[in-house]
Amino acid sequence: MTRILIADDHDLVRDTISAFLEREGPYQIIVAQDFYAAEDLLAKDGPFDLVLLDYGMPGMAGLSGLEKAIEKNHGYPVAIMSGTADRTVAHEALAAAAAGFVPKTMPAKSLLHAVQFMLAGEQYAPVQFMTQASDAEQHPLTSKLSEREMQVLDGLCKGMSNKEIARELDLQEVTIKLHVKTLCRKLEARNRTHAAMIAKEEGLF
Amino acid sequence: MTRILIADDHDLVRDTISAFLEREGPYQIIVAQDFYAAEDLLAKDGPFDLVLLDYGMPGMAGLSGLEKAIEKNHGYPVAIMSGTADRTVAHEALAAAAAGFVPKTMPAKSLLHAVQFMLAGEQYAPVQFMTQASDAEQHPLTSKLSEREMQVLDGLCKGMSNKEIARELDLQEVTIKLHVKTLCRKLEARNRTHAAMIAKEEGLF
DNA sequence: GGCAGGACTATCCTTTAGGATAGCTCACCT
DNA sequence: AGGTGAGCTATCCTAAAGGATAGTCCTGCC
Repeated sequence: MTRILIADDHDLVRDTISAFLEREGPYQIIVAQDFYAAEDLLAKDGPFDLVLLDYGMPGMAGLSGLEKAIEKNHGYPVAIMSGTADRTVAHEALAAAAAGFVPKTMPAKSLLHAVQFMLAGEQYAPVQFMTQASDAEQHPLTSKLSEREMQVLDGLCKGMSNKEIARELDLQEVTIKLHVKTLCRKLEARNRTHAAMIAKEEGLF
Repeated sequence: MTRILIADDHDLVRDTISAFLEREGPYQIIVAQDFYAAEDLLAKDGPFDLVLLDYGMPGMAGLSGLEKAIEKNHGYPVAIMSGTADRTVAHEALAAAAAGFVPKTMPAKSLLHAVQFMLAGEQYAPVQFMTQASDAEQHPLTSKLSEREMQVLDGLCKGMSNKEIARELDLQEVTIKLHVKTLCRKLEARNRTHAAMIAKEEGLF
């Protein structure tokens, strides 16, 4: 029978997922309460047809646990689960040859589909999560900056000089300098270029 | 029975895909040779359980055909196929509520999995295509820049001063200035900040 | 009214960026 | 050997950035 190893330190999550999968498919679910237990099981009973690893569990150490698990599962699919991790982690996991990235916010039915998909040897990623997430990440910075500062930051991102920005906003050049200084402080940037890059990375423009 | 509409102006592609899917699953495949024929079929025999639209076929007009098809299929899944389109198109298609994006370079077995996945109501995207593609898009710029220039550009993107970059690369500050100047010329940037932004937009770092 | 704070301006100064021009070395080519 | 070009350096100069300090105006708040 198809054997799936689920490793998660949250008892509730682990048990509900395993119960659901066992009910819905012809799967034998094996559980582990942390990464160390998962490692033991991989060595003793592996490889499994699919391994689901919680991203934040003890022993995972970021994605290094993923790589270890892939190796110990002899190339059979190993996927990452997470309730908190963001898009970046998901991308890194997939780049590190994870069989998939499964957010815990996903509906149970979709989880089942994802499992079936990964068992078929495909790489799974929740499209909505991967693309939509970029919108939500704007806020943390936007809220810290005044309207003027946003306008100046926009100028920086276009590569404009202080003088040009001043003309555009109908202000004096010195005022722009002041705003740039406060921007650098708020964004923890070392200069205008760095500030623009940070803004870009945060997806502000 | 599950009915799938495939619309593609390449006879060979259309026929091989439909033959393969008909053989592998309990699917009834209906074909159309362009978008207009697909529209007629949607109106006459729709909705279908799944619609596969070629991105470059006559009548598609980019992604506006996708939106029309989604509407005419009453919310049932509509996916985009393409042999040439890049990651950007894929993202836009998925954002426009496509059920999936299917590159024609995909193995037949994976196509089958994707079809099953989309029939289950999930949104499909080929992970490898979506992430790995970013490497290939570096070339247009990367090929224009020397190794040194790339190193300097990397420094710019970290917000470093010329002096700092010079120390890191064990060169003189003036040399960095020169590289920055040529970088600005090659990237058509107005200054270092602009150059860094362009590099970032092109996904170089 | 007085007071505090935010946004803008003014002045002064140092460092950095950016541009121009010239020379130097080394690999490569014919 | 000579020519060519890429990469690096040197010198000189102007513009821009960045930092500090102080002052003005306006607004909201006791």
